[in-house]
Amino acid sequence: MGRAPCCDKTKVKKGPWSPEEDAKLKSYIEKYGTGGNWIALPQKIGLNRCGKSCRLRWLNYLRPNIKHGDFTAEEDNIILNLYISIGSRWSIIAAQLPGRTDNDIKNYWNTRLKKKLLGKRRQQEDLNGSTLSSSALERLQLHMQLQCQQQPQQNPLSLFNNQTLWPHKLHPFLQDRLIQHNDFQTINPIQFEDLDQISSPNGSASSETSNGVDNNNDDNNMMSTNMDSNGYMGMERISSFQAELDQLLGGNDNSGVNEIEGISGWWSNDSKSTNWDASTNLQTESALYQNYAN
DNA sequence: AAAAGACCCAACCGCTCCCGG
DNA sequence: GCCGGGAGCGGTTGGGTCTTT
Repeated sequence: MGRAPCCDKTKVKKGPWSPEEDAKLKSYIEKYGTGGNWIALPQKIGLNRCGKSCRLRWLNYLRPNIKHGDFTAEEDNIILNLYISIGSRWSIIAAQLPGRTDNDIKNYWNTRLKKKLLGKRRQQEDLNGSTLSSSALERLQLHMQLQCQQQPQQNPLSLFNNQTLWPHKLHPFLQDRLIQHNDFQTINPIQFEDLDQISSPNGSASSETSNGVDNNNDDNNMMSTNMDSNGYMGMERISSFQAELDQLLGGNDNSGVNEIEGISGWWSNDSKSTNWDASTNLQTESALYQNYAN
């Protein structure tokens, strides 16, 4: 038994908004506000639209100070960093980009930014003759989705300061997520098997059985499968993953194809950024999570 | 010039969250 | 504490526009 719909879908108008409808909605909200009730709003104005549709139209198009048009390199940078940090939380990402809407950013990511990154990756693979099976970006996304599902309460800033745990450089959020997500092979062995091949071509690092199921699915999984006796977790894997991301984002090449300036800063080999608690590197993310937690 | 395919984006849908009664 | 309804969110879709053949 589903819940009652917010309006009678057969009686309200759907599809693109006319200039008249826009004008009605805009002038009413500018005069009286939304009144805290979008569902009742169309009736008050005399619009034959669903309240949700009115809300969307206002937020994504009619609201003042909405920015349309091309995204700047700085905006690309912010979107990318936040996407890698928190995944497809478009409303949170939008909150960091004044004038941009979540819908806008979502569309921009899906239609352009992702392709821009993946396209560059393909270009580099062609040049190198490399045949990596799937993009680090997509794997990273999957990884983050799984992470969020499994440990939604986890503080993403919890581990990145520990350089004993992380002798190599990697963005703290990635490291945090990787080390927490210790059973990633168990969850989706197919998705991650090529990662094994990068760091261990004969596949010996994996404890996977022939049917693709990892038997090391216990609380000590990280220790048993991904850490050696010194407590280091699959660093070959992580560093090759990092290298792949570096390459993807142009951090290690000088070919001039780095379309998005600055994005490689926090995972570059620049000695200036070795201290992960440096506020310069993490100010944005820290502020973000602070805001989000509030 | 026209057809086909690719791209883009506004809008919709269905779900969860949140809050008031 | 429970329930119902509105708000908000993210994924998806439909159709207009642009590009390629």
